[in-house]
Amino acid sequence: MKEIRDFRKIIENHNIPEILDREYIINLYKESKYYEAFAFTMMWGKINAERPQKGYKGDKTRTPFYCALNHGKINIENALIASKKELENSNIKGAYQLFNSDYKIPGIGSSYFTKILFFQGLANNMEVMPLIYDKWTKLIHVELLVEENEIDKLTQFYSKNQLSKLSTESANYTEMGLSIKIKRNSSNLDISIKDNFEEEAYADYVNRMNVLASNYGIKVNSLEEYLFGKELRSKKNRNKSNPRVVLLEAINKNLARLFDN
DNA sequence: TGTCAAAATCACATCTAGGT
DNA sequence: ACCTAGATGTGATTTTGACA
Repeated sequence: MKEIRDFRKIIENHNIPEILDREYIINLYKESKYYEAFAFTMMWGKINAERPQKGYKGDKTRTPFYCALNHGKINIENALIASKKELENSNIKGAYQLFNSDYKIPGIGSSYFTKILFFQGLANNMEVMPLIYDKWTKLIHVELLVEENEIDKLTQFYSKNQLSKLSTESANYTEMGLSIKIKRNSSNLDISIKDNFEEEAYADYVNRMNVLASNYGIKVNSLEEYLFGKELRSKKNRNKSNPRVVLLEAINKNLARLFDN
């Protein structure tokens, strides 16, 4: 209860801009307003504040955002301070690992806590820029590993079974004249927890993207933004100039070849 | 055929029960 | 022990369909 009041207080005290843009959030990190930075990062990422976890139908106190805020201001601040410290030592793996162990924030999985790392990287102009690691950027990682012929790493990080399904499963976009097929469920690319390769996979992705961007002489977040592409929700975005579509096509083709579908 | 409203579908991530 | 499918709510978009 007290924890939620802390959140209410910052909402009341902030002149929240109509559009919550990156600059606004980066400044919160620069000013070391960790709790505010966290809350606005989550809102920027459109964290679910309405939908309770499985088994808690109708209970709004079991939504990811509520669970996270309920963890308390101090704990959240400590988590962000700890991850910043790891990043300052260029320890991407360590920063990632924190949020899965000692500084776990309930309701906040890798898709969301990597958003924190991303902003911390931007705010402090880190040497190696951390990136957001979610469903789509994991697909970018998969494709990079395939293209760079790192098949051992690919199957070490990601489940072989799930990879093979990427080119065969359910929904397809044949109406675009494409043969893209991809499973709709977001769990399709959950990283194998076996042997704790999760943070290693993340560090590998971040590193590859940083190297790639540096080779092209562009900023890594620009590269990510480009590769991430436009959402596919809207039909008008489903065309061959959308990088997501290109990505899916490439993955389909490459994984079908690799796994003999 | 055009219009508008109603109904259906989809995108998203986290967590956990249950299967192998 | 490892892995996977499914539940869960909302708002945006798309499809359906009623009617002139």
